[in-house]
Amino acid sequence: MRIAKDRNSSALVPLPCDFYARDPRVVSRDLLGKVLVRRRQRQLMTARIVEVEAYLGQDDPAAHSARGRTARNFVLFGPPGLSYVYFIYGNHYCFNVSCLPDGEAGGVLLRALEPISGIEQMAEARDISIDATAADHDLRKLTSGPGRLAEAFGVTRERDNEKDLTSPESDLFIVDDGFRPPRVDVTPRIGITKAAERPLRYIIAGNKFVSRG
DNA sequence: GAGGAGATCGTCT
DNA sequence: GACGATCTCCTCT
Repeated sequence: MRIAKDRNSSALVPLPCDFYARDPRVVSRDLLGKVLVRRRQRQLMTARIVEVEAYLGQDDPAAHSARGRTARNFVLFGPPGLSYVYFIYGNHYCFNVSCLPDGEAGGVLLRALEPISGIEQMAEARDISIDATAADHDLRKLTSGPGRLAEAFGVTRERDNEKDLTSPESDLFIVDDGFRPPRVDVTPRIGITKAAERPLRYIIAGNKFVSRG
């Protein structure tokens, strides 16, 4: 599959707060096919969301928010539509979006994206050599995995945690370009030990950019 | 292509 | 002090 042509994300209207103020499972499913946008100077990086995981809050043992609010996870308890970025395994950032109304914990982890534009900047950020004509096989290295996509988009806790993804002023947000996934698969989440059996991972069926399976 | 192990450090107990 | 919502490299098949 070739990279999708840039479907005129020119509207560049961030998804509204209401979109995120719902159950993370609903938000997860609806986020599939949406486009993550990073605006830096005049450069634009865009990529389609093809894999996410829902984390449900205090009823979900696998969620960071399971044991209550801490200095790290406070964003999950705040208003919807904020970015929650955390550092893991000593070398990776993971990028989440807070869900549910203010005061209720919940979030969605972005696990894989399909690059659309700004591919050279992503490759540079990932420190790998690649270009817009590269095969899918190579492009997967850019954004197929939570740590990879965070690095490709330059997402760090220092820069992006608690960022309002619903603001038109933001340099990081998510838009709807009209694409609708033909089919969505739901599977258990990856890389967790608690509540590992719950089907809370959502992927665009058949998409080559999902991180596994 | 699949599987295993090391790297590496913030967070929480 | 232990663990973790991961990635990459290396080895084996």
